[in-house]
Amino acid sequence: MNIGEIAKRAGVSRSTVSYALTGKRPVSEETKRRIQAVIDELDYRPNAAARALKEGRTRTIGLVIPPASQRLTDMQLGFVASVVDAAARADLDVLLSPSGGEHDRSFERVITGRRVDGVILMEIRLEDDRVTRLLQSGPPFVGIGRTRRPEDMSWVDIDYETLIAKCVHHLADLGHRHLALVNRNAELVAAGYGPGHRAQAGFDRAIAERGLHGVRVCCADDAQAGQTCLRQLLADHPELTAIATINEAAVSGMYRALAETGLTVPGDFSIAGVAAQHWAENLHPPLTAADVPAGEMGARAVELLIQRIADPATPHRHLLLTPPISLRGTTGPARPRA
Amino acid sequence: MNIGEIAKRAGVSRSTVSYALTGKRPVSEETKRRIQAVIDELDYRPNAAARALKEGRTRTIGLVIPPASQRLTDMQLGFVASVVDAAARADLDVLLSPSGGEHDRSFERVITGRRVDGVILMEIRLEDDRVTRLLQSGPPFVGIGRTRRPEDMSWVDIDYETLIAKCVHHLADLGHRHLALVNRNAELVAAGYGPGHRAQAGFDRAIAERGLHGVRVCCADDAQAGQTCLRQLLADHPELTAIATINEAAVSGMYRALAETGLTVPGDFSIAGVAAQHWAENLHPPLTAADVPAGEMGARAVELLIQRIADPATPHRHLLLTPPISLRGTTGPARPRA
DNA sequence: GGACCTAGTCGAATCGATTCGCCGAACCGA
DNA sequence: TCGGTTCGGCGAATCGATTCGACTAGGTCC
Repeated sequence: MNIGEIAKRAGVSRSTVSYALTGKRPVSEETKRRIQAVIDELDYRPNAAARALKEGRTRTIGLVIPPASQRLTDMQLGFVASVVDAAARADLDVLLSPSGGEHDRSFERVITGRRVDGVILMEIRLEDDRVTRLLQSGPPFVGIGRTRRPEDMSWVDIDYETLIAKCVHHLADLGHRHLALVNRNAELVAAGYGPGHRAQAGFDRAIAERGLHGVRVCCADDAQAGQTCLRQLLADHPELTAIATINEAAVSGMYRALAETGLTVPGDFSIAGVAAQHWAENLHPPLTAADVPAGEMGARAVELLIQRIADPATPHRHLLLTPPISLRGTTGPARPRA
Repeated sequence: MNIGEIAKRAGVSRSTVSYALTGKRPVSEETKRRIQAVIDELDYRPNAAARALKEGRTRTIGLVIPPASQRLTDMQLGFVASVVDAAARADLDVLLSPSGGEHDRSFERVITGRRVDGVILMEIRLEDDRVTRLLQSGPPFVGIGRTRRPEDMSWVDIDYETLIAKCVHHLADLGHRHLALVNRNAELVAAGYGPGHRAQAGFDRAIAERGLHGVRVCCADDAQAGQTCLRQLLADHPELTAIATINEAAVSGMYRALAETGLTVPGDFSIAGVAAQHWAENLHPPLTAADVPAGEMGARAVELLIQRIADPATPHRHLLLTPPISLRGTTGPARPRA
């Protein structure tokens, strides 16, 4: 069922059918009705490939996610969901590509051969090959996260540095003097994962400003790891009374480690962090945290990308979010540990 | 940079370039080298739309997920991850489409206009419009889950009915006489969500076979809801000593409700269910459950789909999985409640 | 009444690949 | 030497849409 068939049955030319469908030139009401009738009868839909070929755009965006082998955090899942949602709202399709690991072919396929009009990149490193690749020859793109040289690209990001510093200040205000930062998994941080490094910087800065003592550790992104990690930490540093963290997936495990050590939250021990709102609220007790508005970020990323696609020459735009810290149930006045 | 440009610079015809690339006709080594040199220099990649138009296939599959507004369960996330992974391995791209709610346009766009070679459908209802739509006029598809009339389509599914029955038998063997089934959220079940209904059927059957007493409730898919739901259930039915469930997201909340009521698991109360292995293991205590092999299911679904695409006339294939129940920490001998 | 616009339509070119038919040269066996 | 193959390559048709130029009929303006 191609446009020619429709044209023949409606007794008009192919161009007239096209104009009737797109409205780019006037077509008489009578003709439109005849064409529409045939279309309805045959359940005709224009061929996407043919249209893409002629128009030079695909009405599709690529979403590059961390490798599928690695489980998505709740926050990342929030990004994906909101990107898909916002794209659907703008009548755009989303092509998913796991990148990293063995999936570079997939990434290459997606950004290559004009398969997509633009790309949204998640989990960006300070030095990121994919960004380099896209800048050098690729479709317009927007990052959720930014590299070390952030002027060269458009992005939406969370100000982890400031947020973690705020957490430290909040804990310091409550009298805590010995804090630990629980980061994401070591490989990620070692690979130059931006939030990991910026959180460290913010932690160090705030610790220094307030004259506190700080410890930094990495921890794999799951509850199990959170438990063993914090168990070790409590043993090694009996003076600790509070933790700042960006590792939402590990928090419930940390709760367990505290419970098994006989420490109550927030009575004996405080935790503050950065996490997806939904996640922070569903923990038990609910986590005092800067609520990452994952839903909004995905939507804004799509917005920026649509602008870039419409006019690639437009200057880059940056959105650095610093959501306020929601005080929930996990921070309280310091009480020295036995 | 189209194929004509390459041909000109290599001093050959466009068809020769094409044959050199695909190997569908012999091309001399010398010519191949010249062509490849030009391609490398210009970083040429064939235009996906043009190729799709001529070949009549897109090397892309559609993945229809539940609406983005609704959070994915860990199991669903496992399906998505493994489908994406398996597709990437087969050099297929994945087009994501949220369906249901207000996103029917997205679904329609994806299955229409030859945008994809095939579709994988998640979260299938007993009576499912999308299945009807695809059967009537749409690309080949495979379900993760099945409808009431499962012979008409290819699918991969979990045998919830048998598995929940097994859970009940296991609990009955331990001496439990009063059991509850905690189902997924009420809207989903009311809408005819297959696993929800089949779990009920299996529960009822096993309860009857063993002459037990059973209660069935629905519960929203999050920890918060699990907590309030079980709290209510314990109050209304003081005789209950065990639960069977397919609502993995609610389990951690159920633990909290039990703890606040002063019941220990598995000392005072037992829970058995069906859940993604990763999730069951990461709960605390780890859940005794039939481990849904989400990773395998996604991969098998892709396999089936690839076969269907290659030969749509091939008879439908069905994969009904009944993974064994892994005994972890949440079931023990019945002890009557005060 | 001629110049000029507008609505409505058609035909043909175009996007960038694949693929079919054909052709010349070389080679082989009888 | 002739018919038949194979190799290597070319040219043109094709996939299914969009879009530009051109044309007709009718209306407006001076």
